[in-house]
Amino acid sequence: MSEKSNTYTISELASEFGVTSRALRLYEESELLSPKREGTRRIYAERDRVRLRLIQRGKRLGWSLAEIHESFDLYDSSLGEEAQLNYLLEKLDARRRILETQKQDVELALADMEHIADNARTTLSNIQTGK
Amino acid sequence: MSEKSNTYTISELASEFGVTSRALRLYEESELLSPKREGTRRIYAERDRVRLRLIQRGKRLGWSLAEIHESFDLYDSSLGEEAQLNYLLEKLDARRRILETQKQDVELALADMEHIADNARTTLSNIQTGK
DNA sequence: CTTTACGTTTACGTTAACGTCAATTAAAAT
DNA sequence: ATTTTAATTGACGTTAACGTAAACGTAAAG
Repeated sequence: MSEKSNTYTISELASEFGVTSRALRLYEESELLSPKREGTRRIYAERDRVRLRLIQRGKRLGWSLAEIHESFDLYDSSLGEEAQLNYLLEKLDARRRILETQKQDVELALADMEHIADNARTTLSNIQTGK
Repeated sequence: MSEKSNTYTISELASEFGVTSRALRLYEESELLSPKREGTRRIYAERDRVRLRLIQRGKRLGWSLAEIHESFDLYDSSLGEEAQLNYLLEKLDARRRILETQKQDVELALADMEHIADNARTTLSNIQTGK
């Protein structure tokens, strides 16, 4: 059995992930994290670290905290009844389509950057050769 | 020579792109668009449509208007002196790295979605078969 | 000539995602 | 016992990206 019961204080987790404590409290208020309490102190576990990674990935993708929350709902969805499953599949497909678009957008942006860079490198090489 | 001198009013452009006039004025104030004026009225040209497409792509990538503005600077950068060119290449590479990360993030998110979907479809098929 | 339809500027309102105190409290170190 | 050190809960401030409404101009249509 895996028994990794590592715990973290708020400032430990904050500095590890390069965020502020304020942000972690906000994420908790937004129901993205749910640390245990030791008295009044927050105790974060591995689960919270995993979620925090996902939060940061979501942010890099431009998602709002609400959208990240929705994605957690997808992860957490209990595979229950048939209707629920079909609903889940619809939601997943909607996300997938958005991600596919975003993938194309990234490719296009990358192509643009590389095109401009090529251009610049050519000009640069001309300058240096002709000097 | 290509002589497409199509022009558009603010509401035409707004409805075509599914944004409000307010947004277009904000984009202008943010120096992302620069329509001509016919008296006091804004007259948008093809160039503005192209920019608007880029703005929307940038937004889908989660960029702020300021970041979109910076990307326009990259597009517009006049390939001048050697120092300028090297600076441009650095900027381009920085953007490229961010985009590569984002590309990976998209792939990871897609993989997650598909994993959950597979799971759901299997469960669903079991329910339907066992019924 | 006067509605009607669009457009303009000015300006205040709103939401999200934190930043930044301030006042407390509890545990740890001296 | 007292000083640090780390946390906690308010609560107000801030920036971005618009929304929304007010007050006004102008040109075409009836």
